[in-house]
Amino acid sequence: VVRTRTPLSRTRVFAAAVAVADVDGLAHVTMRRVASELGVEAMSLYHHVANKEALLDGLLEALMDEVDESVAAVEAAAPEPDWRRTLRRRFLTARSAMLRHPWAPQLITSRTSVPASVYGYYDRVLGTMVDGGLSYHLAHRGLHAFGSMALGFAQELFTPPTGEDGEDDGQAEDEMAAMADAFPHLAAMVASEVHAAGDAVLGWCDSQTEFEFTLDLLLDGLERASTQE
Amino acid sequence: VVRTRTPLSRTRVFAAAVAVADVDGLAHVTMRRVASELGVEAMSLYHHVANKEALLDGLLEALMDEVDESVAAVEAAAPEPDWRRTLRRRFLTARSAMLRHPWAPQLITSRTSVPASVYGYYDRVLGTMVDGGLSYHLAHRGLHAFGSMALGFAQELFTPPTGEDGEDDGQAEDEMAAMADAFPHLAAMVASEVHAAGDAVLGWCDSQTEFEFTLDLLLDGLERASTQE
DNA sequence: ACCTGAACACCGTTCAAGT
DNA sequence: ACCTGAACACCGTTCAAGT
Repeated sequence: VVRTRTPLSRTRVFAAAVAVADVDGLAHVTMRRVASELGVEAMSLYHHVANKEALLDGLLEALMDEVDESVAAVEAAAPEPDWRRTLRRRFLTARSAMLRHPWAPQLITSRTSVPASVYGYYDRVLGTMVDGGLSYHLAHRGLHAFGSMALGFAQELFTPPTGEDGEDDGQAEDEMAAMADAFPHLAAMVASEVHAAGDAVLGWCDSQTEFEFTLDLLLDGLERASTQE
Repeated sequence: VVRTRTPLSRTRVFAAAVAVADVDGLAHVTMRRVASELGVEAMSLYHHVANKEALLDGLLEALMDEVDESVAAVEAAAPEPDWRRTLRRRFLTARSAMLRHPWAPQLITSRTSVPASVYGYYDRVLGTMVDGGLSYHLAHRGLHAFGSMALGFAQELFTPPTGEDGEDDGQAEDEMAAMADAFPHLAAMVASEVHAAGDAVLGWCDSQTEFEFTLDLLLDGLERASTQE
């Protein structure tokens, strides 16, 4: 068997971690699994990362590198006229990177401390607001208000049933009826939204649209607060 | 040794899980640990919960019971005049329950599916908005916009250093200088906020105040969108 | 210097066996 | 019906040993 003799390195370790997370999810990112991906024993990793915490920090750092790169490319291509449009585009760019790595929100919210790259990102968000004329005080509140939206994801607590799993027997209707009983307002809302969407049952709840709506609510609110200061 | 002969039950299991989480954190909520808390072997739990997923669902359900109880008590005591004030008070009440259980955000965001109690809570939030005159469409957007704030927590991605760990030697200043170099806007913001707070170095960043600010931004934005419909 | 094998103290879970 | 002991296939991590 021809073994690649490329020596291990931090970058190779983190790249392997990203690959495992992309394919099998965050739960499968274990020392043993990442090592086996590199054709090596788990214990070898400890020569390059201190422990599993450090592995996850590196995973997040690799993700942030990707986000920063996307953002830099978009912002180099064309300027935006004001801080609101600049941030809006930046957050949506970050979002597109996050959507490529569905494990990202889970990873970020599970971390107790966060690598420097995340601080760097928020530092630049803050800089954009201050350069746009917001006071440090209001920009500080803006940072908190954006929260994870600055990185492109909302903390949705539940994903409403899409109805796209093809259970064709009576099961689905029974469930629906029980659901309508227990959660009358949610049921009425779904009915109303589906009707408005003109029988486009799929996609009655478009998370991209909802994300942008919430983001604009926050951006407009901050702008308003700033002119009232 | 006198052993309590109280038989195991789902409620006793979930109560034990809450106790372990409160004392030692979510990571210590394991089948073996919860069992030992009840003076029983891990395998006995499987007669009452299907698996660990079900244990965590029950843990969340116990939490939601507490939230619902707090909310019901507050709302029975005095009505609020409009949907905004009703939701504002409800979310802040939920927040006070969540603050008693610091593991709550972590648990909720880590769950892939969510027990019925959470749907029930959001159903009532939706009902309050619709009763207050919002369209289903706008109320739907409101649900998404609130996200975890409806349950009383924001998804903060990083907690700025509070400066309350008492390292008294040069270490702290060195770190501060390196920090100011790498994150100039954040450093300037902290300096500005600390100055404005009148040397009240602690508490320059009050998460309760920030939470309420963001919440009002969302409530006001929805109200505005509703009058423009 | 870098990698490894064996070991330790943990997990969740299954299964046959006890009462 | 309810609880258990032993076992299995996993974890992260340590440590002495290999090259």
